Amino acid sequence: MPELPEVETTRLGITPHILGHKIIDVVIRQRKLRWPIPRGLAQKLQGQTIQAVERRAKYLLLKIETGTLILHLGMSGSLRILPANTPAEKHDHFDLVFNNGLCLRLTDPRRFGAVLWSKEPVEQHKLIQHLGPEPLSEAFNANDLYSKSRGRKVSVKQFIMDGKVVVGVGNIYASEALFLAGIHPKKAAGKISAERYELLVSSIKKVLAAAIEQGGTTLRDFVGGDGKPGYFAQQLNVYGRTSEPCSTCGQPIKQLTLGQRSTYYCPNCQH
DNA sequence: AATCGCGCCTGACGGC
DNA sequence: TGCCGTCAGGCGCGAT
Repeated sequence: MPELPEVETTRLGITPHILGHKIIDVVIRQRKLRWPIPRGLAQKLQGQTIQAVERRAKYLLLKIETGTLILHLGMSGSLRILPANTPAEKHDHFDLVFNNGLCLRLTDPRRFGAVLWSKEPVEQHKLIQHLGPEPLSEAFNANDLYSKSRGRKVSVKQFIMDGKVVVGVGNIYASEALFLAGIHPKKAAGKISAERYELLVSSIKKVLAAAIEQGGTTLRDFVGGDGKPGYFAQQLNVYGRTSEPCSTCGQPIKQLTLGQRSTYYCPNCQH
């Protein structure tokens, strides 16, 4: 499932092929994604040139003169660059066709993704405007996290997965970052010291940056057709490793559920 | 204001 | 082999 590192890697992969190029066709095969693809979108995009390819949280932002195309990959979405005439397969819902003979194609079996349009400055868009800081920016720091956590009774894992607190920390990397920081996922956010938040912030940054770096080397081929861009198998210490020995102490990794999400941790290393 | 839990959707997987 | 139930999961949203 695309977490922030996959989305960022996707951004880096598609940018050179679409930046500065003109959209000559828009193909919508399935409008029913998480929200319907808006009516009239094709006409808004037709003939426009991509001026920037940005990312906010897990939203990809394709900026053109008159507004911003917002893309989200949901659970199972992926974007590829293909020759413009590549036949569509099942789950290929949306194409942008460019004047360089290439096509940006959205594939999304579960359709939790989204294709939306923002006319106003995209920072003011409903889905964007209330988002917390980017995890890899300086705005995300221990002071900020600590002050936001005071009085909060939710588990620290749910807390760092809350997009108003910090964006882009998904289920996998939340478990991984807490493992690195030695913090038990169930511990109440409001009961964690400033010192430990210092460690947690650096762990989140470290885990995400490492995954993005690995993505850059693993996911090199965005052009071509060989199936989906295989999202990289990140080295994971705890996620999905129930009963396997902890890489630090050898104790079996445990699993629990927090906020309807499976959560993995080492009962010996995390408190 | 904070918290809880629903729902969207399909593929994979286990049991029979 | 085939059918069916269950689960995973991002994240906005409505209810409490």
